[in-house]
Amino acid sequence: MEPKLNVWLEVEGEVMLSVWRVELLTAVSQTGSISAAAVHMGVPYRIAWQKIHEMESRLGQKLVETQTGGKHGGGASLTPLAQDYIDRFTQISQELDAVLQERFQAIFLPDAPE
Amino acid sequence: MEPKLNVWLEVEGEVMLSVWRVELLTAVSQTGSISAAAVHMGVPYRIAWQKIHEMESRLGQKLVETQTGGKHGGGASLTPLAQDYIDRFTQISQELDAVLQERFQAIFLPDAPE
DNA sequence: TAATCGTTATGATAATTTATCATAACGATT
DNA sequence: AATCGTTATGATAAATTATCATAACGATTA
Repeated sequence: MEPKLNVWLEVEGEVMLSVWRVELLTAVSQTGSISAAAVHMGVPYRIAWQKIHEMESRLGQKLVETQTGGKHGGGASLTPLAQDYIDRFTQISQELDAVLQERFQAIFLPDAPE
Repeated sequence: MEPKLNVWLEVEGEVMLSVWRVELLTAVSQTGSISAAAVHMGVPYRIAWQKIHEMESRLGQKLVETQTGGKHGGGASLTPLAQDYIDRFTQISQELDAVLQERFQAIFLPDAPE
């Protein structure tokens, strides 16, 4: 049995940011395009694009700058705001993960051998 | 914007216990029947019954004792094991909630007035 | 200046999941 | 033997989510 955790930020009851979405944004940053990020996340391009637009719509600000056309067809990069959200969210998420592991050990497996 | 959290326990990749499911079990305990618990949770009886059986199936042990027939038609009560899981899970869940609130304040709203 | 390229953008459809509806079975009590 | 509100479960509907297919973009290149 394993404990699981999800953290997310809501705006007016709808998901704006989550662990998965932060991964997606990070992948956009690292690959330079939404389509490559989609491959990296194992979902169709459509899904990745949709999630990004959901995030932007719910936040009311741009998170991803996109370009169509050009030699390489275009691409995408993160706004500084997006990187800021990634950093803060990741910090909270990691801290909660650590607490969960520790507390699960203590409360469900208190007599585990050293 | 508000931070949200979900915690759950998985067995072989499937949800065995979650915040919602603990609420459901608690409602069964308080009302004495699955049907009344379903009303309390705002879902059809079928859903409540199904979730309970999922939990039992995935845990491999009984969580709810049920009776059909009788003057009042039957009823349901929790096994001691179920109560034990409720107690431990609730403890973890509440602690994580507290940490989330505190960390969100610190990381996203560091300059809030006292 | 027109063809090229891989990307963004989006409509339409399919699949999966989840919820709802309806009905049978139960059995102590009366 | 009839009654009652419950448990149990099959069948269907709704909602959500994912997939497929295609159009639009535009700097670069020849």
